[in-house]
Amino acid sequence: MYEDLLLKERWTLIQERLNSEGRIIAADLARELELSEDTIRRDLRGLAAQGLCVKVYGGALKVSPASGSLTERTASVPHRKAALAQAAVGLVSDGSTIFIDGGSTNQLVARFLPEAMNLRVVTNAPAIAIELGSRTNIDIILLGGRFDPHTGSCLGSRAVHELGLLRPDLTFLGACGLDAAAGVTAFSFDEADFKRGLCQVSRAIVVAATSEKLGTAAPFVITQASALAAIVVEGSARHDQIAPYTDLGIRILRAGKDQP
Amino acid sequence: MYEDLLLKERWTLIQERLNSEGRIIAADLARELELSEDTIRRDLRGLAAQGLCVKVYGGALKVSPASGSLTERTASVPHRKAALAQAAVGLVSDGSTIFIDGGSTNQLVARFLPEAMNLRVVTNAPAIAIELGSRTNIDIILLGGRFDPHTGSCLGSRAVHELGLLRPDLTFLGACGLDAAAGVTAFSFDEADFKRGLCQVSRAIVVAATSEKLGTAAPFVITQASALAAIVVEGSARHDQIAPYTDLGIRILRAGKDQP
DNA sequence: CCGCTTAAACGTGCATAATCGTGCATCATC
DNA sequence: GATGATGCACGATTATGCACGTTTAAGCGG
Repeated sequence: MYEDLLLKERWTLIQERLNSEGRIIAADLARELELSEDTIRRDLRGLAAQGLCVKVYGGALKVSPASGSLTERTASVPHRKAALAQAAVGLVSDGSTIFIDGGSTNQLVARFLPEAMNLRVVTNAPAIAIELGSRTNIDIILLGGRFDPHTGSCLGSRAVHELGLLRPDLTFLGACGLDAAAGVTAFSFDEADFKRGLCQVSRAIVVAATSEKLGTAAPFVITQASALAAIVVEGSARHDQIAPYTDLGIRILRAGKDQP
Repeated sequence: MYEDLLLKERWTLIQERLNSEGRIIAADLARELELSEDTIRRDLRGLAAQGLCVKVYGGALKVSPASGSLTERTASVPHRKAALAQAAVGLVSDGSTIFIDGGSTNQLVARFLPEAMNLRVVTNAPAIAIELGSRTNIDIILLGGRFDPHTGSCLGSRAVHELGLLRPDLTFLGACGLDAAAGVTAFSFDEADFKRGLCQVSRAIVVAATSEKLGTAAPFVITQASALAAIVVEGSARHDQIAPYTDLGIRILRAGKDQP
């Protein structure tokens, strides 16, 4: 079935298997590909030399998220927003359709989406589409329209109109301000307009908010806070900052901790 | 069955096979086409030099969107493509509406658009929208739809449909192959389909082609060459490479020189 | 807990065959 | 006669498998 693979093809096969199963047993793979163990071990050593896997006795393991790829990806990025994003992606389930709104935090959400999941991602932010371009198991749908350089996303009437054709299971909403009384708010009219339409078609809405945004309000209202299914906050958020939302029955995820 | 293929035809065949099977084994193809392995390997090397495939020990593989699509291709021959782009932007006039198709060369066209001009730019490539985000006097309209990581642009039926609402004064068309007889061609069906629709609504079409692309044809036809208003070629292009197009009445712009 | 045994996994060196790159000759085409 | 495609010859590089001795992990009896 797998015979006569070119060297590099074998390498990608190994990487795929590492991503899906988390580990490789040299002897098993050698039997499966009808090659000598030596060859497989040479492959694993080569991949390990490039940091694409970790060589262990008997085979190889996927680079552990803690030490390897994730820290590398996180390195150049504001640590706090990355922590939010990593907590937020825990809400995504395999096979679902999610909408990722524009914004720097949400771009990190896209980056930290689990490699192994099959997803359909809809977004109005070109940067997010490009970010996800390398993921083979993610279908990317980009909403068009007038591009707003300030927010880095498409906001025009066309984008709003296209929303009507969607029904995402989960929406990561970008918010400029978040307050239990004032609701979710944005800086510009067009921005709020688009996000309002987005909220109407979404099955579940999540906002990831850094502590500065909690309790603040921008000029234009998107929706009331009670429409949110969950809010992702920083691990350091004070109790009085999040209490108003728990009172509304909104689930709170603290970054840097497992879910309650 | 396949004997007596011309060089360019063989390249097309290889590209088709790369698209459908994902890989080429040099020895197998040599036997099938009754050619020496040397010739096949020369072909693969040539295609790889253009970033159209990845040469590996024993054959070649399709470019993976992950590494190839835009980052690497833009970096591969920057000066040559940049020269093309700088010549191409000379065709743009102030106040007009232009369409910039996806592709590494066209991204450079966007970059070199004159700062002073007021323009409305329509594109299906997210990277181009972002590239132009910092220009305050350019209106950017992004076509949405399914995002194809391989070309770095939106190709789905939605994008084609949105084309109907446009009528750009000038279109920079991205081409995978350009031949006076075969016309403008693309690698994939969807790509060609979108570009075909684009050509129908455009008032004037321009293609910027590096010398390797001149005289080559990819599997899927977009339009005949006579539909082009102008072709931008490298300053080093030979006369016999461009003569067929001047015969068709197409304006030729040589990069690195002012217009004739 | 400790040392011993054993089989599996490992690294290294080497042989072999496939593949590669280069230089050169040939042939067709213009 | 110049250009470019093709095939061939040569040495260089690479992938693979096998043999060897070494290291590791795990079980076992004390």
